[in-house]
Amino acid sequence: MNTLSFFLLSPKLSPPLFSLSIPTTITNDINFFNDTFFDKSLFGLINVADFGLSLYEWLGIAEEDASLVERRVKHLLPSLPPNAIILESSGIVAHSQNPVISIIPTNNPDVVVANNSNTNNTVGLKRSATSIVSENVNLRGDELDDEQNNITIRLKLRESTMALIAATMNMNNKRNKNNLSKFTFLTKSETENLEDGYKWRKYGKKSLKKSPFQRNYYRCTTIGCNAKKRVERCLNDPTYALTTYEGFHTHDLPPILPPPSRSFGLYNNSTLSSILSRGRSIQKGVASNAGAGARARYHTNNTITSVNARTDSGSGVNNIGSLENIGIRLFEDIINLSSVAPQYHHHRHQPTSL
DNA sequence: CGCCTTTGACCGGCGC
DNA sequence: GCGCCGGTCAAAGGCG
Ligand SMILES: [Zn+2]
Repeated sequence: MNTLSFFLLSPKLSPPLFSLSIPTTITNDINFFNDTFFDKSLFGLINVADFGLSLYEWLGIAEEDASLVERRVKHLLPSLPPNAIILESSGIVAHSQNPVISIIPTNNPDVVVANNSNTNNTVGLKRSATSIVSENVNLRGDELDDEQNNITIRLKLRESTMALIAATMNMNNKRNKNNLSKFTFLTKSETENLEDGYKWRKYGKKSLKKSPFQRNYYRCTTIGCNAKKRVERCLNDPTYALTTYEGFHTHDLPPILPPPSRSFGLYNNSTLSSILSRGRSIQKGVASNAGAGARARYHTNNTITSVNARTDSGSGVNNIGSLENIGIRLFEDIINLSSVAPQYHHHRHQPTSL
């Protein structure tokens, strides 16, 4: 089977700790990305839907330069296919003042449409034909080309995309008896509690054969919710914690009280600029950083609508406060194998499969 | 009291 | 089939 290999690791850790082999075939069918897929993917697991980068950040351009993007890249697609997927990247934590960006793949593998639902501006982006996977997935630094204006924008690998696909893999894993999505985060943290916004009750603890550390089992406290997670120390480096999520929350994210006094948003300006500067260095293909939050909806008509996963619906409480820092950490340890230094290609250690 | 963790028992899948 | 291993149950206790 044709697969892509990714490694889960920290930039500080060599060799990689885990590998992910992702079948490319499962993503070739656009019908694969339906409601079930997105509901039962990573975004249904924890509140990471709105983590990550806006399209502008995603493109390596500061948000203030949005108009610049729209001026430069502006050929418009006349119509959308009936089954167009609207992949939404709301960027910074959902908040009304943030632009809502939709990436709208089409049946034409060379074309992606981006829509800002605030301004209702739509831009058509031509993508190089070297894309491997389906329309809303850019697995390895795809390029957006605008031939008319003779510019090329190189996209970084989006870790959230990998997470999405990895979760999908787990979803399709036969050993995953309940067809539940499963995904593991590797985070450097002293505490084993990954603040993911949900409330968990511990229901078990196990000593493991191959690890001196114990594995803790948690279940979501919301009644009727079958979401679970387990947490253990990383065998290779105990300063890392492995958090594996399984199942889907049947409810909204419980509000976190009290809301922090500072401004909303995943990144403040300084973090953002540091991220962006990191992003520039990444263009050499060394590593990638925080993933682009994304949410997609399967549409049956031609309308361009955005469905924001965590839109702030007026309450003002829908803030994930303490998650600010973690939002970055969640994905920073995931690195695309094909964009990493060559020595990783021939892994000297047989990586553990997830 | 309500809700949590603790902890040994239980149990099912899988490899030998 | 049997025993190991890991996931879950549930009784009991902790804590505010
Ligand atoms: Zn839940």
